[in-house]
Amino acid sequence: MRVILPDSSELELPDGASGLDAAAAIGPKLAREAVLVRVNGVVQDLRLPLEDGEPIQILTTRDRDDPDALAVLRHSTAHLLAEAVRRLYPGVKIAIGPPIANGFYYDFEFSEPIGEDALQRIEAEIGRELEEGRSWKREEVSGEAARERFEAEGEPYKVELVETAEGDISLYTQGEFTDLCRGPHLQDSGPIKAVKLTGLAGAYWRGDERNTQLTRIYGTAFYSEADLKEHLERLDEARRRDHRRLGPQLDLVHLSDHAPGMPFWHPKGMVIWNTLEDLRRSENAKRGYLEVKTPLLYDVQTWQTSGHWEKFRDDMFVVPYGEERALGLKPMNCPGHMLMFGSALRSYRDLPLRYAESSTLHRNERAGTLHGLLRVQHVTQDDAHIFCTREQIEEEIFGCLDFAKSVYDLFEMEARFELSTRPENKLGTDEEWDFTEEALKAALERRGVAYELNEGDGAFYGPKIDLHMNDVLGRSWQMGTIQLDAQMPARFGLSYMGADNEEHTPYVVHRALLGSLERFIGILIEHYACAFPLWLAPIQVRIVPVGEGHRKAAAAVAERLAAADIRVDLDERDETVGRKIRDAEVEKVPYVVVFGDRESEDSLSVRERGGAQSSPSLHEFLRELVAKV
RNA sequence: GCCGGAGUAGCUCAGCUGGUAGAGCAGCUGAUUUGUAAUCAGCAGGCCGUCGGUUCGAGUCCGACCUCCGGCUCCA
Repeated sequence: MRVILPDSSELELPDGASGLDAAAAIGPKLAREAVLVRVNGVVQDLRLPLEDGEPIQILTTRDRDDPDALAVLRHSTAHLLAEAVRRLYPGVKIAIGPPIANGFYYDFEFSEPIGEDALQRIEAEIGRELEEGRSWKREEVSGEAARERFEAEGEPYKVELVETAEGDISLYTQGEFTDLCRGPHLQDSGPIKAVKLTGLAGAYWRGDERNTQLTRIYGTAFYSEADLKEHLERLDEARRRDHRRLGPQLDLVHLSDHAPGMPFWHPKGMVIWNTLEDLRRSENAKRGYLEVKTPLLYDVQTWQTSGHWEKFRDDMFVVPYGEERALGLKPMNCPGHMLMFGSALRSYRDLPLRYAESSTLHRNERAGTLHGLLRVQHVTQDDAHIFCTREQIEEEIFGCLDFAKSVYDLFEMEARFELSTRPENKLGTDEEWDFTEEALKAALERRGVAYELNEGDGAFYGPKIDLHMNDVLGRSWQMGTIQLDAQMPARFGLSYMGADNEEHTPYVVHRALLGSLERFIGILIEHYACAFPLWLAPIQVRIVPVGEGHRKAAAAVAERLAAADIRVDLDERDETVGRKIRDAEVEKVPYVVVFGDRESEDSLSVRERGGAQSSPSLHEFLRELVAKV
């Protein structure tokens, strides 16, 4: 048989030859370094047979950045971890242990809880295994045989996995440890050069909090010590960009026990906040949104009408009101907007009607879920609700997508779009969902945005498009959302008079593009590592007088810039120029103007963030600034 | 809510087996009048997260709670 190599040449092999045979046929060195073979894009064990005519690629220890090569290394290391834990903790029950981004984990049920100091012991045990050396052997057995085997071993989780699997089952054995596993795996532990256990966490069996909570051990592995070191350094670097560190450091914002999950915005943070608000307001106006303001507190009955009370009552802040009543602090704006729409007779001529509001929402989040600015209890959304007819849906969704795209482009941000379709416990008919899902899809395709499909993840009232971004440590957060709702208007008894002289229930598009302003600024801080573009920078220009005698002239320059709406400040401290420059760099001020004997309005000394220097006249500098803002 | 960790000066951290709380930076004062990433000296700064317990004695040991960190779950 023949296989096709990456350079398109063909390799003649005996029938039934494996990836390892192919590697050996090419060269002994390749065979020694091989870890995996990719057949027609799918990776498999080196010792499994190849098929005639397939394109193959041998992955080696030198493919240290290849996602598949790393995944197999880590997956095999996860099995070593399980073996080590079983040796150290007899009676432990094992669950699952897959590779993940940047590492792997394995879930266990320990009879006694373990603490973080256990990680060192386990890591040492893995080290011993690596010294002894391990090789993996794959076998295929029937489901029944696998079940009996794991029952005999007292592994209820494995038994459960076997029971829900279909067809034959593959097992991998290394040392004294056999695991149910799809593979692929390394041939032996030789390529595993660096292992580090990175954390301990509780995790529910099958991700369901009604199930037993298992103990998850996280780790990572690399093909070299140097790669591990580089990985740890990258993590350090990422931590330095963390908005929770940079926000307070640059005096933008802080959080405090006095108001958990409710940020204190400092003057410099407010500059960014207000700049975003200005952007929101002007862009909304351009696109036909009407700004409104609705109450913060509503009678609990309102939340019962909207349906939130039933589902989210524990997550709402509620205050008593008189003897009998209670008011719920709004966790979202929609009921307010529904009530506003319903406060008058509406005609189809009024539609689409786009209400925009950015007011404070409060959500009483479960303990343990708060996270810097990315998960807060005081939430401000750039919210809007669009009331429209069935025919207008696609156009309105398109408008939202286009709007979102243009905003994220402005920040040089790439958001991932996800389309979530009908869930199991949906309201409305299948025909209805066919129509609305198609409308969203059509809008996505027309706007030309790539999107992932999230089947069954829609809201109970309609499909939605979510925008996601990652934080500096790679965690994914939902930013904007565009949701189609065919239920809430009916719950609030809303209607409009159609051209047919009949009453109709409007559709509503709920949409927030930045999402939560708090979260957006958190992501923004990390995105720019606080080196904001000029138009967002809290301080745009800092004037540094060289000596005492230059303060007056420097102040005059500052005044001229301020008069042109440039955010400028003057560093009058009794410090050296070098020190003031350094502080401005640390604060990420975009421009520093040093003013001393050598400068005049005809020739300033301008230093850009990073060090580039130039000597424009005040007039030229101002023109440049205004153009960039 | 759950699992594992942590809370010491404004910030970053040290403080061993229980015995009077420490550094650097920032701050303040003074000297210096500065030329593109840290001038020098002095001073001040603490309910050791909160509450309770053990002890002659608790930052240190134990318990509860609060907040934060890494995860799980949840996220209208």
